[in-house]
Amino acid sequence: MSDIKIKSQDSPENNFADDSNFEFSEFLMFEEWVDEDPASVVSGPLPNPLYQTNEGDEAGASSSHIGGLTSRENEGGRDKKQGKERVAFKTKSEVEVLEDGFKWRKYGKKMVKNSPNPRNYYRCSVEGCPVKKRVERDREDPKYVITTYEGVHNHQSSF
DNA sequence: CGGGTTTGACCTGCGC
DNA sequence: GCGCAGGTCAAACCCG
Repeated sequence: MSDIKIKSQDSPENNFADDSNFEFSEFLMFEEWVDEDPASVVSGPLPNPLYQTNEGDEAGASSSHIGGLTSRENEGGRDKKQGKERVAFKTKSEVEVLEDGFKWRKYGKKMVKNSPNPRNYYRCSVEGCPVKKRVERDREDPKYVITTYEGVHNHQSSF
């Protein structure tokens, strides 16, 4: 586990750790909606229609949770969904734990059937933070990590 | 000493 | 109703 602390890579993607306001343009962003009607999911010709590539206005709201640290706009304002927000990021990095300014505590690991790689479950160390993070490596590209954030931070970042 | 990580077991939901 | 997959918790261990 000590080999994943390689941050001195030549990859420019790792520079975001130094910048609290890193750009998402370096990564592929996916917004997942599970609250969608199951009928639409079945009618979807795609194998996994849950993942929809979208970088519209929602992207701005999502960034406030991860790197923005300023969640002035709570998702509760939207009558569409008041539960928890689920955002999936596909990042090209050798490191699983991305420094987004929050302290994460690993609370579980699970081996998924669809992937030979294990899935890690993280949770915000700050009390009162319902935010959960799910980190999984890409099945075909181990160089890619899929980080799924769930929930909104109730506090400011450690930075 | 404290916090965080690890691994296995247990629980829940969904599918068949 | 049972089985499978995913998700969560808890006790123990390790590191700082």
